[in-house]
Amino acid sequence: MKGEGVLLKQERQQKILEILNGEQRVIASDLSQRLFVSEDTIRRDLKELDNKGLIRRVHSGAMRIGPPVVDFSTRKNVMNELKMDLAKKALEFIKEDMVLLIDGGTTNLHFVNQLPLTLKATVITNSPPIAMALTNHNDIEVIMIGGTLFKESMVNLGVNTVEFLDNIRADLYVMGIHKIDPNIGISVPSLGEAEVKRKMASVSNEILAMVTSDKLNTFSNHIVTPASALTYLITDNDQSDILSSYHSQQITVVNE
Amino acid sequence: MKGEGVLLKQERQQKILEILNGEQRVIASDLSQRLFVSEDTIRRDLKELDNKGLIRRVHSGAMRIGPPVVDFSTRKNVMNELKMDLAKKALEFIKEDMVLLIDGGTTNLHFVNQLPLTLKATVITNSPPIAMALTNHNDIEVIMIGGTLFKESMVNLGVNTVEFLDNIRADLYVMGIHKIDPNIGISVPSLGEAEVKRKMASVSNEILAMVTSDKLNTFSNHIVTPASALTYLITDNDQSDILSSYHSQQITVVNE
DNA sequence: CTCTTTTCTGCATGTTGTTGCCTCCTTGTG
DNA sequence: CACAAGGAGGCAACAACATGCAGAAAAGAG
Repeated sequence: MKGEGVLLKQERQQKILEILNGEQRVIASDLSQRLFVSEDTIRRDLKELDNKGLIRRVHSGAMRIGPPVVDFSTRKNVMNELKMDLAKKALEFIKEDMVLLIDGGTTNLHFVNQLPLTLKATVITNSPPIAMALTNHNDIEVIMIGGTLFKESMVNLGVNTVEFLDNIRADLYVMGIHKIDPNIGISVPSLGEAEVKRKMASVSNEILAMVTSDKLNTFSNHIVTPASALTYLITDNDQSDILSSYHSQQITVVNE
Repeated sequence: MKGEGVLLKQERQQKILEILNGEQRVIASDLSQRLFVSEDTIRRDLKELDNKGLIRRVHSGAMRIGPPVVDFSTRKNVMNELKMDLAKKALEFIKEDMVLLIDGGTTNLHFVNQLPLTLKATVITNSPPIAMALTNHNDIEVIMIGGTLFKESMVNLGVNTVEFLDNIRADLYVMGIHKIDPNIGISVPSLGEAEVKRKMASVSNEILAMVTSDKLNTFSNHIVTPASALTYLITDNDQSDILSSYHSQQITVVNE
């Protein structure tokens, strides 16, 4: 067990990015206290992150570059804590040297933030925020799939994206879920997303999805796959009647 | 240490712009009270914003200019201010409906932040931060080029990146410069970056580079192109002997 | 595991940026 | 024209910053 409160440089910078993702601006002296290092060190961190283009340095602190990736305005604490928990549970299915395919979504972002900094793996993603969140994971090779940026979900879509996937084979696809219903299947509100997700599903050995209970048994316009395509379903829902309808489709259901 | 309710300078100026968007006209003494700083500071803020052309200074306050625009503006250390100035000068070469190819680098990031929110254009980039920075530009279509993420510079590189460029034709390549020398050419510290930049140069009609004077007449290990490949060179350097060596290569040099 | 090499951190130094106050100048208004 | 209000510039105090250095910690080699 490591010392309490002491963070490695990578961890610290990761933490700064996470904080900035939620807080719009940070103040150096503030971070110094929260992360238990001197202001000099914080300044050095901020400088590095600025050089990489991950944050924008300003006098006395730093500001976020774009809009928040996660909608923190309304359901900040409740939902985020929940998603964090789901992400933690998903970790048990991640093994060394895996090739992970990860698409967009706030839950997935929480997930990559939970990945150990020492994990050795390959991550393939079409989501810029996901890629940027992995900058400090030195042993994770990040491969970005290009395409037309769909700003609403911050993922790359289109023919180029699908074509690229033709030459890919992944061990595990960590799928972001908008809506899911045991009978209707997994669905999304846009056609482009559906196409890419379907393709991603087809090039992966296993599929994992983290789903908060408000998304269980809901559906949208464009069907991606039947629910049975999933290998693992991580959720906080505990109503056995709902869960059994997934479990009966050979999906490994994990809840609390 | 900064207190809780205290606003950073950037935030304060941002706030002024917001207020001005809603109110058409502001009074300095009024802002002083609302933002909890002295009138002198407000006057300095208004002066800065006026210099940037974001507001119009009038006696006892300021007025709004044109349509409401939110600005990501930052005034910080010398370098940032410099890069911002370069970016502004580069704007004159950007025209409606252009297809822009933009790679990584802090200066380029400043550049895209300066682009008007109303600009209609296509931006093709291999840099996740650049893509993220354009989220609010509703009339800019962003196309991301995939590849292996080179975390040091936050750009996608590799065979996939180069291959993608085979099918692209851009009006203007906004090239991030590490080092440039009139005789040796444009150079970068890594092979992968050199390959991609070279390819980008070859698929673009014109090439624009913003270069702070500390990078002029320096070189690194991997040559991208001769300096003469540039169409426009924007710099803050004003030594005519240095600039003439670029100018004599048919490069349009912009300084001042 | 131990030893070496490299990276990281905090402190001390000097530099720059920011703000409020002050004085003197400018401008608008009656 | 006179006069009050606003503004420019200088100054001082303080906060934030950059840099070099030595000790500490992490990573790598054997």
